Amino acid sequence: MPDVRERSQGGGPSGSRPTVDDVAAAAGVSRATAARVLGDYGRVGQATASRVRQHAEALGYTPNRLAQGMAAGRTQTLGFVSADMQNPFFGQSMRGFTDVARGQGYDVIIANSEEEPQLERRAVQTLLERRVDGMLVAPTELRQARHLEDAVASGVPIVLADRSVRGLAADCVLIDNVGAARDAVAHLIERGHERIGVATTHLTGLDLVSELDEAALDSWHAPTTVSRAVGYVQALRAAGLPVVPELIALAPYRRPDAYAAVRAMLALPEPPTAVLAVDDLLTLAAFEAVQDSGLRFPGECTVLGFDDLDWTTIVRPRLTVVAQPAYDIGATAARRLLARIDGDTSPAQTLLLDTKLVERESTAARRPRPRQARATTGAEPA
Amino acid sequence: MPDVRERSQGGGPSGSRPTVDDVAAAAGVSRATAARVLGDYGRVGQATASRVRQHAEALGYTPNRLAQGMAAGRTQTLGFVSADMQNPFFGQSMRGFTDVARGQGYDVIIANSEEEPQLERRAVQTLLERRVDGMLVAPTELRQARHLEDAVASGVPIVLADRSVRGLAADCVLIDNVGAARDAVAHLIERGHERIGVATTHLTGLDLVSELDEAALDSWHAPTTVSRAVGYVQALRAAGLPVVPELIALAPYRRPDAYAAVRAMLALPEPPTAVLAVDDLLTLAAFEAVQDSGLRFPGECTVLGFDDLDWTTIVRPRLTVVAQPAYDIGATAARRLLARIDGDTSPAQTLLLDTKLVERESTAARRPRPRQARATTGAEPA
DNA sequence: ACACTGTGAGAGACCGCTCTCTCAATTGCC
DNA sequence: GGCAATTGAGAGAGCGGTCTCTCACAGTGT
Repeated sequence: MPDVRERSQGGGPSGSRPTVDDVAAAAGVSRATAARVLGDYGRVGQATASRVRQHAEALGYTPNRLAQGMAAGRTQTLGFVSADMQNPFFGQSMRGFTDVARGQGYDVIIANSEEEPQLERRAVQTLLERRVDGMLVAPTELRQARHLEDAVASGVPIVLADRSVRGLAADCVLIDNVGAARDAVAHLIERGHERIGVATTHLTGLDLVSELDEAALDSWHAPTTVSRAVGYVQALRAAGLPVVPELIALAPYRRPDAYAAVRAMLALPEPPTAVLAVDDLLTLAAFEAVQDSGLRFPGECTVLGFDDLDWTTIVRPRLTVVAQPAYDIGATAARRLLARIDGDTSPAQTLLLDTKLVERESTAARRPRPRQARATTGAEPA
Repeated sequence: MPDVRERSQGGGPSGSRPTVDDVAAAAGVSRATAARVLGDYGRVGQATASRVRQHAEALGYTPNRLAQGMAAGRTQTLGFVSADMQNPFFGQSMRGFTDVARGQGYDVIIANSEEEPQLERRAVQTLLERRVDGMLVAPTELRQARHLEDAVASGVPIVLADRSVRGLAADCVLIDNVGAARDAVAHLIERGHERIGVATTHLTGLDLVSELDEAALDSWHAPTTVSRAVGYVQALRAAGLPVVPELIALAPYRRPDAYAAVRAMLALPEPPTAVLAVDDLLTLAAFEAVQDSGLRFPGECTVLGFDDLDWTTIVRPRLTVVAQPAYDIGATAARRLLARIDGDTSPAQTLLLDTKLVERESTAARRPRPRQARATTGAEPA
């Protein structure tokens, strides 16, 4: 029977934690045997095993994951690189990811890139140095990513989330951004809206409406806000409505800028009767802009947002939003990663998750006829 | 001159990354020398150093942090255990923490406890196994925490954040919750409010107002919502105002419950003219409740919240809130930790950071006299 | 009685680094 | 010019595990 407080006795200085050797010595077995018991591998007799365990307990043995990782060649650790952990979307994805990972005995190291390619590269590099068994990346650069290609080439499983990188042979989990925005706009059109604005972000080199078509060709590898703007255009076209450049509020991705852009749009002689905001920050800005514009909300102008955040239900009218399965994106990505780690060598696959249009008061009422008569805007196509 | 694409040549299978030995062999030096260059320690000649670096580059050498950690005895890693990474407060703290850590060459492993003692213990254990050089913990159990005591005893620097554990010899960084709430209520009283409600959470075993006094004695080791409730009581007493049990909305920590509790309070024959909500979730609930109550907002009843979140400025009137220096809490905690790691052995210290009352429209106007006459409630003390 | 199999446990080779020791070579100084 | 001091580089011992090999020892079948 081992002493209950063996730890205060022999061994090393109080600073150094007991090792397998210490436990082995205390239990009177070889290091190999103690390691087998503690590491839960190999064959060990019942009696010996429980004796080792008792002594380990008494000594306060804590396995050293570094050593385990070194020796075993795997670390039971996954990496998670996202743009911004403060963003609720990533917060939820992270949650889904860690839940699944932890369920399989994996820990997660989190790093964020702040949407900076530089930081993303450092984060990925660091995770590689830590020898994670796989990692999720919400990539910042979508057209090329040498660091990710190198990582994939080196054999570390990688799964992309939320965004996809062109030509990268890695699994990818995201939503159909184009489709989600298209459906949202279709919903507005159904409600009688014909003059619909959109709040999106500046697209580098793609600022003009005409170029959205080009973006459409490659919309999976475009920032989510751009893909969604593409969906907006497609929905209008499908309904035979004109795409009006003034109704596209383009601004740098900051709340004041987005606010100003929407305010400007609402000050047009003929303002939109609804605004689609393509992500949470833009929804915040658009909501505030409409509220401050003097237009009756939702009577004269309403908002349809992205991301189902807390505050969208405390405002009146409650906001209709496109809800993303953030948690599921993380969870699915984790499952994909674990499958790869387990040896799945099938070709890289892209998983599209469904969004949900959460209908609330802001779009509940059918729109009245436009307040002012307008020249016919092109004959509707058959 | 080393070949630019040395990596495709000899060495190991493509899966195994090159090691110092590989680099050393390529550069024609001993392992020790290559390690010195790559690990940036010891003395090495200029020429040799750059030759090694060239070959390392060409081979695509990636240091193995596990091995480094093993050999060096420190991992250049800090741990961060918080209740809920989705909460903006922790998100910001985390940001402050990682910014400071990264600045000193440390990476951060994040774990969250979901406010579950069980999970917290696991998280701490895991970080210990990973041999972090120090960790921040936002503790869940405030009265006792064996696992933290053990960790402290084993010599790993620990810093508590946001909450303090009674009797634990560890540095602690938090705000003066009692004072912050007291000041907030004082601000309301200054504005002419005399009937002030508070939305807080169920206190296990401390549900009665009279017992808040007891909590006050130990308020640093109480949940933040409780400490703030104590501050509320103190402010009322200091102003000679009665503490009315019906004006203390106590509910489980969930939005619907908090909402219901505040609604009930507002339905009293004589409802409060202002409600202090002691954290972000409660602020959300209180705001919604007041808005739905039928009382004019802020004319008849207003809200003063905690935590300066995005949405508090999009609602009208904009909300006056107590802003916490969340980022600074994380940053300060990280600095404290790094100091300890550097050998600071001074006694454990508790750092109190300042909160800021952000005055906005919701409390801008001076209150009109109460709508209905009321019996004098006790003579004011001199 | 003898080789045959299965099982428990020890030996020892790594894993990829850091760091101390040691030693040869270069430099400085009187 | 001889000797100590400085500098560059190699050897080798860990760090704390995993895992393969090997071997002693029972329990079988013939």
